[in-house]
Amino acid sequence: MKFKLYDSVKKEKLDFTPIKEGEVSIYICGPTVYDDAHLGHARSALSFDLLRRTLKELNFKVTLAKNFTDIDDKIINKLKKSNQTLQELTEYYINRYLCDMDSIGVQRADIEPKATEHIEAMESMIDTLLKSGYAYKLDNGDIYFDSTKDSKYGSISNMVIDEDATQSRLENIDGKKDPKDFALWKSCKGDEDICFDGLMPSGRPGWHIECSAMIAKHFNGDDNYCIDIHCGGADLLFPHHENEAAQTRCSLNKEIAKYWMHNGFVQIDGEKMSKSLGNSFFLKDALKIYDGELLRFYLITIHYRNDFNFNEEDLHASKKRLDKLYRLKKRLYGGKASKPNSNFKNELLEAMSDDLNSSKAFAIVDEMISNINETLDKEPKNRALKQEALANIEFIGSLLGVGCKDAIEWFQQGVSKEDKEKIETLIAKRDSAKNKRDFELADSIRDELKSMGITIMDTADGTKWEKL
RNA sequence: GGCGGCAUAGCCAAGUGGCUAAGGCAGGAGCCUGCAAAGCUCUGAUCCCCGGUUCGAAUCCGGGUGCCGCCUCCA
Repeated sequence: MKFKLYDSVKKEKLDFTPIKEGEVSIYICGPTVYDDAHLGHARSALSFDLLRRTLKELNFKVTLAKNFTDIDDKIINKLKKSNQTLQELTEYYINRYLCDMDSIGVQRADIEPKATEHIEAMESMIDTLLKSGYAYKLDNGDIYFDSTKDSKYGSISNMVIDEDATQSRLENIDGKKDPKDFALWKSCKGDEDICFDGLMPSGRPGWHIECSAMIAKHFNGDDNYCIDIHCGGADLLFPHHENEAAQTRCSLNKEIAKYWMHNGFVQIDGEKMSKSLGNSFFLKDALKIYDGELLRFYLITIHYRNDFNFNEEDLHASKKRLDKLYRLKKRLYGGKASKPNSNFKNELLEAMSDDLNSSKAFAIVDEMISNINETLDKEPKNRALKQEALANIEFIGSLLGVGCKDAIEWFQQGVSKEDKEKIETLIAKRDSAKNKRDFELADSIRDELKSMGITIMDTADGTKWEKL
């Protein structure tokens, strides 16, 4: 099966051909760790988690790196307001990030490089650029990349910047030769700055150079490319990825990545997520209210390239949709999985192999659920089908990362042990009333349960309950 | 000012030239049930507007309108 992806630089869907047969190298631009992860981080992580899972299912040997930017202006600003060291602060947020991503089923990266651990690699890259004339030093010691020396500058974002640039908001610092030029190295600006001493004058790296240097250090690629796929949020295309590509091209004489993938943005109730608007939604806050797997499901039911409008109403619709998968799983409770239906498996994998068409994949899942339920209504004892259905659900779990939890517990989340006992007692009471055909009492007990947020269902295996 | 994206039923959302325009939520009808719930069945749109290309377009091209993003740190 061919994997197809939409290359956001070439702007077309392409057949994926890896640099090395059967292997894939992926680099994702990870977070700057100065605060907790928000829903946008979640969406980006989930998009490329699906990429990784799909490629693995297609039998590629996947090596995935996701960096942490642990030195930057925002971190330094935050540090000034706290009494933590740089390492304490960034390690705290790195752990928070990893925990939050664990909660939504994002598999850990194979390599998690930190900027501060790659200062030498960055310095050596900058040194190469300086020596070959692609970079220059300002009077204050800052080192800038000379974008005019790179004839391919602009080829990634297709961004042509007017020489006049009257409307451009590119920062124009005295001494910069061209508005497009960007900082490779920032010289030490005083006691409150965080500085590194090495090959370069005391100072710290610019943002863009870290990705180029970390990719160069961890991946070999071939003569033309460093890695197969470079991923990140849509906002990174320019200037971040343009600049990364330029640095790599000019220092290593090859392109940084063969393919580029960018995920769409998350909005909340139709508005851009931002702290100034007061609607910034941290993943940790969402996790206090909603189950992590539900958030995952909700965030991946829409194609990764589209913008995503996060809102409670759609989230509840998603909950009901995911419930259907768990109801089937509950119906199959206690059975053993055999092998997934090969048609189902192929269709699902094919959908995901088509530029991660998760919307289509879930439509296939829904149809599978309906089909199994329909057959099971007619043939409740079809054991082979039940075992196959369980295997289907396991496959969904490994490819899409949902439906992995215990089906009984799924519907009883947030119910305390005492309440569970109380519910069981009430159900027993109702059963005996029902047996005596005292439906008035039975119904009043059902109402009582409903007021506790519990719904019940009479089945062939007795009365079952769920939290509403 | 420059670059780019999007517009499909009440809502969410696939579809990128051709069988009856996927799927979900909500709604309606039915089967099942003591009644419910769950499950199942049936039920809805000609695809923002105008023009063009084509035997044939939601899908391609041109022109509108509207929304959004990037060009400053940003997933």
